[in-house]
Amino acid sequence: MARTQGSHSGITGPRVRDAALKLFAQHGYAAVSMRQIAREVGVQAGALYNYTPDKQSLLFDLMQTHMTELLAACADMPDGGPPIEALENFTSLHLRFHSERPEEVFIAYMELRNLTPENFTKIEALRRSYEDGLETILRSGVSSGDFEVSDPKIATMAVIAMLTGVNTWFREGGRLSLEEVEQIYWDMVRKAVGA
Amino acid sequence: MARTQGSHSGITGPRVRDAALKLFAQHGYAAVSMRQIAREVGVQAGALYNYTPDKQSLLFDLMQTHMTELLAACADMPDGGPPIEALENFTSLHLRFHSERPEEVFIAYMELRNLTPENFTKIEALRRSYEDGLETILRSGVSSGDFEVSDPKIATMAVIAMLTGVNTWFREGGRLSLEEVEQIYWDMVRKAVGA
DNA sequence: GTTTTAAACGAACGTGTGTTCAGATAATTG
DNA sequence: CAATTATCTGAACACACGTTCGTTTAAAAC
Repeated sequence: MARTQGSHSGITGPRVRDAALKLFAQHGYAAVSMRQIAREVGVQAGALYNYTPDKQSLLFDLMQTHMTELLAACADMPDGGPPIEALENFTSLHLRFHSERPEEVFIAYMELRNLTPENFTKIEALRRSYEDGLETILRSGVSSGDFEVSDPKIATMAVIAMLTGVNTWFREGGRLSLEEVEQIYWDMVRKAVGA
Repeated sequence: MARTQGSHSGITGPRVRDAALKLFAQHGYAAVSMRQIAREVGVQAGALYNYTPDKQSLLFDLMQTHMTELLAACADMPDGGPPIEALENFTSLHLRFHSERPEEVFIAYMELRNLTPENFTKIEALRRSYEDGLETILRSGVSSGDFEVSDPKIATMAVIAMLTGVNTWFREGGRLSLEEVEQIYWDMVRKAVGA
């Protein structure tokens, strides 16, 4: 018998999250209605409000979780080694982490303008923190003489843009494996910073 | 006396375009209503339909015009020179052209998923044509031995992503002039392709 | 087996959506 | 000056929006 009401023992919450993630990534935050999300979950629209105070929080939570996990992964990286190793680690981590979460990445880059000003400020801070990690690596490489970079801030933006661009075309099972892509990009990044 | 009705001798058309461009870039296609566009123009919503058959065409026309102008600018480039000059010209053109049209660029990258399938196909074709231009340069440089690129297709995507990323932070009157940015990026592009 | 409680329904609220169109207005034409 | 035409208004259409809430359901607790 199909149980259409009553307790679902806490499985609906994650399903709401997943549905929002999928639909926001596919159609964009503004184009997705709460009723669409509810339909995807298999529930009426009103039931969503047991799991989120509003639509905006749904978006913000997705982005905040993503950025926090990204920073956590960064923090887990071995540090203290030579700058060139740090840069290789960063490149590898970025490509792996982002290729595993195409939907989160898409949302994190496309839906910034749909955040309320307060939420935008918080996400922006997390993003800047990520960029600072790379900039620190580049500056240390310049100091040590390993890198040849005229403007570390610009180089940071350039490298991140280049790496993030992979998500626009890379698909698992395509012409190249992730390992091959990593190799090719590391080669270009290394050359670009003069190492 | 404020003239609120009657002919405006064909000045409203461009104003509708401009308003749509500005608002789509600022808030996103799905989040902007025809009434908002009308208010920006200083007209009632119904009057917009003297200038566009529907909202979708407004978006498509903006993107198509942008891509067509980009390709026209590419076609005007001097060709026949050595690959390294062609690549420098491409880099310079991309940065200049895109920095002059931040709103069009933003829309062209963010609103692809809000195009109808037929319109998407057309814009996609224009974009691929642009990418092919760069790929051709890279391949000729590989053939001539000027470039060291293991996968020209990937390198094409990487370079375009890197260059387009400039639009996320570059602002006229900021720390760096466009000429300085051009210099820095050309340096990185050149190194990245091993030239 | 009864009571409690978490979870979902389903209707409703007020507002906004893209688009159409008959009627009003003012510039243009003859 | 009169007739025409391009342009815009303002109301209307049917539907969708995010969100709230009284009610119903079924699992959990005792």
